Formats: sequence, C-alpha cells, structure tokens
Amino acid sequence: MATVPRVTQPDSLSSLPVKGEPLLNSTVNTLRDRIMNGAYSDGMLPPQGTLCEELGVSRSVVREAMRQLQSLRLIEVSQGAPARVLPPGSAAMADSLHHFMCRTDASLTQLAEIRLPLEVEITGFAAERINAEGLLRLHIAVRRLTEAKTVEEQSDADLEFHRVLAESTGNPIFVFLLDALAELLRESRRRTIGRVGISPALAGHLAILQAIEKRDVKAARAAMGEHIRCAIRDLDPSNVIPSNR
Amino acid sequence: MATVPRVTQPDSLSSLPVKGEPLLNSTVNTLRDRIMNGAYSDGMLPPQGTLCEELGVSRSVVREAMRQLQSLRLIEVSQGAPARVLPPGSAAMADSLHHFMCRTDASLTQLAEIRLPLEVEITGFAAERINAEGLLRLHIAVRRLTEAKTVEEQSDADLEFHRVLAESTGNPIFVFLLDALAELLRESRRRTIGRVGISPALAGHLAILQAIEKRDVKAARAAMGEHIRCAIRDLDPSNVIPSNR
DNA sequence: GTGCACCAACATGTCATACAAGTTCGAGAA
DNA sequence: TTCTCGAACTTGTATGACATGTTGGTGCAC
Repeated sequence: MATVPRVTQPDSLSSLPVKGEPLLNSTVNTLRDRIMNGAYSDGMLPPQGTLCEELGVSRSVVREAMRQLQSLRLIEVSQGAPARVLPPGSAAMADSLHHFMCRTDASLTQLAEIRLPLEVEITGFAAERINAEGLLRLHIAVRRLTEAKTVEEQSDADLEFHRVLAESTGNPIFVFLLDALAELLRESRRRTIGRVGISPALAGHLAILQAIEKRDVKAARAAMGEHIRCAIRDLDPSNVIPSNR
Repeated sequence: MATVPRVTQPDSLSSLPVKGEPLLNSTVNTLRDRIMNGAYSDGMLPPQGTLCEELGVSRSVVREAMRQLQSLRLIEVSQGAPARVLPPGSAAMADSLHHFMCRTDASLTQLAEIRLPLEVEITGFAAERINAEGLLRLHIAVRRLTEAKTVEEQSDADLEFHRVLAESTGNPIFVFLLDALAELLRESRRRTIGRVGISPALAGHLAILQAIEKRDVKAARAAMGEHIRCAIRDLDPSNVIPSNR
C-alpha cells in the first residue's frame, strides 16, 4: 500500500512535569503514552507501588490515573492481580455512543439510520476487495445461520456475516464502528430474530453473497441496502438498550 | 413523530450494594445513573465530602469514581470548585476513535473512507428534510467561507456547512459521529485549506447547496460524494493527528 | 454608595499509613 | 506426582493531614 498519512504518537514529551498542571494529568498521559507505544508488551502493568516510585507520585495518584485508563478501556484492573493492557476494541466507543443516546433520547431507529450507509459502503468495498478466505467465511456464516438451533446462535451467525464483510474492506475503522453499533443493536437484533425468524436475514445474506461472488459492486450495495431496510422495518418498538453493563 | 424504540435508562437499581462487587463499581454506577437521570440539573455535583456521606464510602472511592466519570466526559472536575456535569458531546467518542487509530495504525485516508458514506447519506436526508432556517444557515456558511480571511475562519466555515447538513437530518447521531470525525480531521483540514485554498471546497459547497435547494436528493448525494472524494485527494500525506489533547 | 483588595471558609489535590480482601506460586504432605 | 495450603504479594478501602485553588463576603478607600 502507498505511503499514507497515519495517526501517529509524536515523541512523548508528556513525562516532563508542567508547572500548574495537576500531577494526575501528567501521570495519566505518561501511562497512556507508554501503553500506546507498546511498553508493557507482555500485557502486564507493574504493580502500583512500582509505578509510584518510577513516577515519583503517591499511590492515590497512580490509582486515580489507572481508573481513568480503565474507563478508557485501555487497561483492566482486578483486585489481587496486576492490571492488564487491553487490546484495542470498540467497547469504549460503544460506551460513548450509549451514553450519548441515553442523554439525547436518540432512538434505535435513528441508530439504524447510521448503520445503513455504513453497511452499504462496506459491502461495496467488500465486493471489490474480498479474497478467497473471506468468501469462504461468508459461506460458513450463511450455513451457520441456516443450521443454528438457538436464537443465540442465529444472532451470532448473523453478526459474523456482517463482520466478515467489514474485515474484507481492509479498513479497521469500519470493523471498529460496526462493532460499536452492533453492541447496541445486539439485544434488539436477538429479539427481532426470535420474533420474525431467520428467513428475512437469510434471504438478504444470500442475495448479498451472490452479488459479491460476481464482484458486482452495485448489486451488492443494493442487496445490503434492502437487507438493512428490511431489518429496520422489523425493529421491535418495544426494544430498548439496557443501561447496565 | 411516531412512537419509536428509544435508548432508555431503566429504573436505576444500581444503588443496591452487590456482594463481592467492588465498592467503586457501584459508586460509579450510582453517580452515572444520577447524572443520566438529570439529578444535578443545575450542573453542579455535591462536594466529595457530601457524596461520601450519602453513599457511605470513603473519599478515595468517591474520587476514583469521579475520575472515571471524568474520562467518560460526563463531568468536569477542577481544583477548588465543585465538579460540573458536562453536556452530551462527541469528545468521548473522538477519544476512543483516536486511541483506536493510534493503536491499529489506521490512516487518515481510511478515516475519510468512513466519512464519505456518512456525509453522502447526511446530504441525502438533508435534501429531504431541511427547513428554511437550515437553508439560510447554509447560505451564511458559504458566504462566510468566501469572505473568510484567515485559514482558521475558512476551516470553521467549512465545518459549519457540514454541521448544518448533519443537524438538518434531525438525527442527532449523525451530528455526534460527524463531530467526532471532524475533531480528528480538523488539523488535517486546516492544512489542506492552507495549501490548496478554498476554491475546491467552495465549488463543492455551492454544488451541494444548489442541489439541496432543488430538493434533488440524488444530485445532492452525488455532489457531496464528489466533494469528499476531492478532499481525500487533497489530503496531505504529511498530516498527522497530534496525540496530546 | 460604589468599587476594590483582601481574607476566611470551603473544595479539591496530594501524600502517608494502616488494614482488608483477592491472587499467585511454591513448599510440603498425601 | 499431584493436591493442598499458606506466605508473599497486589489491589481495595478508610482515615487523617496538609497543600493549593476557588468563592464569596467583609471592610476599607474613594
């Protein structure tokens, strides 16, 4: 791939203490930079006591900093064991989206309105870029959907199909965004499948797969558009997203 | 508008202490629920000491909980003054997107690949749903772009145009997502404008505005698609997003 | 009376210490 | 060899103390 602008982590100067800035801020920045730069590549953070000595701050500051990193989903802390670095994922984004929707009274229908263009675009790229392995995974996902016994399995197979498409774009941000949306639509989707069955989803997936195999971008986009619009129609108005995690 | 599924905050039971769960978790949940439910509607949280008594926990716990809410961008804390509730915004999402892009080496070009379908869809909805006030604001934004002296003003006018379109969809999630993307593309856009001038942006905006005034959804979408693709072409490969906030 | 400077009360930031509770891992028993 | 158990380590919570920043009112100067 050609040289392309990247989101980089400039030389981390954040360690040097800034006068007037709370100690906590620089501590958070230092730890975040270390994590982003791949220090702690074994996934284990040093114990809080060690960090205190290294950074020259008290355990309160280290603890509060780690709490922030925990909410950012950069690390996971549990009592007794040292904190672990989490792999990059969509959980943080799902959190922020969830909070936003709760506080602005946005509806699931409006969320699906965002999903539509994303999935359509993903499908278009996938039709252009998918490789043999991706096609195989799509076939497997379709088969899993037909053979799934429980609603849980059906929902998983459905999600897997869309995820393979997103991965086939070669653009990780598509996967990231789709995951975040899926997280919020998860419960809703499960109930929809339980109510209307898998027929609509299966028909949609087959049409999409067929178009993709022909490398027909236009038809693939159209099929996905229809598939999503159909899913929106089937949205159960009583479905809500639970606020607890 | 019809009755539609909403993201709701179910009756907050999270206050009841769960055995084995760290005190901190329930404290975070309690405070978050209170904020989401509109307690503290004056925007001011009680002092930490008061919260300690109310929740029956020590100040350490309250402080760590507030740190988490701070990283979630739900509150803002500053020394000396009590913490304030922040209005819902896209900052948290921009954070998570930023972290994800840093850790996965995603490029700005890939980010723009996501922006394309979103903006096109937004423009389509805007062409259908925009009202007189929205049209007026679009005209003003175009005029501001032509009359802007500094790169800063140009960049602002550019952003304003896209923001009005997003707001015209009536779907707050579009605004939310676009804001988060814009935050990351901000520096890049500024440099692009400084390098290639406003002519391409201005031409694009005019074409879009013209199509929207005719309520021509197809033409509006096409014009926005061309506009964004043009912006992607002009992306300066040397542009990077700074990691500090 | 009006406006300013200043100070007291208050709130948060940071530190130190102590103990409770959970995890890990090796020594020793079966 | 395998299982059990406990010591050492690590995080969770509480408390008290002091530093630093903010707020609002008092009282002086004009």
